[in-house]
Amino acid sequence: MSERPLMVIPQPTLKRLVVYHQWLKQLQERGRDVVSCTVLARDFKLDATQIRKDLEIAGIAGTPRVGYRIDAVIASIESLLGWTNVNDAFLAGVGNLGAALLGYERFTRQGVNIIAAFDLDPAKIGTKIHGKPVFSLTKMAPLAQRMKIKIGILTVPAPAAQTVADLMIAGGIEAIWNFAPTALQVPEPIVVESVSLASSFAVLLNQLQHQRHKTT
Amino acid sequence: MSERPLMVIPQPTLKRLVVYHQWLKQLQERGRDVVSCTVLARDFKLDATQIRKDLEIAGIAGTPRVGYRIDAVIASIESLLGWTNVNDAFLAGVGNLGAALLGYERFTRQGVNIIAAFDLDPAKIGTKIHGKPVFSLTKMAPLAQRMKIKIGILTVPAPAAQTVADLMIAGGIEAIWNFAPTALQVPEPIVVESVSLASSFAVLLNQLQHQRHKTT
DNA sequence: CAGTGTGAAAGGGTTCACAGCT
DNA sequence: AGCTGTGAACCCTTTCACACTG
Repeated sequence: MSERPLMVIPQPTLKRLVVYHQWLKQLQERGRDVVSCTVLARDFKLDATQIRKDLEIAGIAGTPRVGYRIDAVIASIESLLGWTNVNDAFLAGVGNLGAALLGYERFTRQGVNIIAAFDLDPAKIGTKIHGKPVFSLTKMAPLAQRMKIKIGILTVPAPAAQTVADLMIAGGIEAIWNFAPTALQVPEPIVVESVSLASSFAVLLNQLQHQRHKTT
Repeated sequence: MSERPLMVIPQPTLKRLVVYHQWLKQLQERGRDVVSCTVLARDFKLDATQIRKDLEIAGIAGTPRVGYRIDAVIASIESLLGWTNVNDAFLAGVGNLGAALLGYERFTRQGVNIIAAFDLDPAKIGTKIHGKPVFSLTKMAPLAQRMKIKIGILTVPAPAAQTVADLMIAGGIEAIWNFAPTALQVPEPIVVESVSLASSFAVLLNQLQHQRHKTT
């Protein structure tokens, strides 16, 4: 089952679909059940055509003069993104950010289920954080192997990141969600997606500077 | 002073420059003082020419056969991004993520200085988290105005995001770094940069699925 | 009309090819 | 050789233009 053509979804489209999804959920809670691209375009400050093409790529059809059925769009996006079946994950590095991610309930509705966390700090090992058990990092690889965990979330300090990534790979993990501000060297089939908060902030600063020069 | 031409930097380039910066810092600590694009290209799995063009945009020149001086590149990137003069910011929403950001020391070296945090929870108001004082949300707008704070970090739950964003704008804040999974409606000159963890994770999942189909 | 649907044009970013330097 | 520098080609994404539909 679930035999999608697995066509390549452009990354920008993929990211926007997630954002549409969040917003449509909210509109739905407010009792709406259809939207038009025109409205979405205003909300997101995007081009209406772009949204139409995004939805088209997701295999969603609308009806002219009316718009798109919100529940249908939500369902399509969820199935496209694979949120219908949840993926178990391990998290390494229970610092500020790691702990925050452990407590982020919303993830479960977005395809991630963090099963356990790992750290070196003896004060943390054996405790539970936001209901998730914390084990010693030395146990991560064997446990990942035994439990067939394929996704690792890396929230350790930069200097430790490569070492811990190697541990993950040794444990059979295939995809690493990397929050450490460093470049990871990983072998061929391993997938790495890095989140760079600093990059995002740099964009903000840059836009602010431009805005100021514009109005000066 | 600091009279840059303020040429438009492509956003992808901007983001990559931040990532180069992090990595070059690490190389520097390991005692290296030059790099070539060829090496960086391998580390980041990017095209060498792309890195050369990025550095060119940042106004950095290298020497043939040798490469680029790491300290010069770091300095150029920092000045380009405006990390030389630190920007004060307010943070609203001291939940898991908000608290984590308050404790992220590295920010100070990347142009952000979170001065204070704001929340509604009486248990948090009046305390300090990672050395940063937490005040009542009601005090945010007047304080922002008085202290001429221009950057707001929004880490409140989605349903509260619009209201708190409006408060920020009322307080004279010009740029909002938004971590809430929602679309913000803001008036013209206000800059919003949203971080969507869910989007990032969706990209990871998608790549993982492709990788699996490839090797099957 | 107020929306969807879609082919074609435009725009931007990435990659290629090759010249130049040491 | 091994690197930088750069114009041109390429490709992907966004935007435009317009036909279509209830």
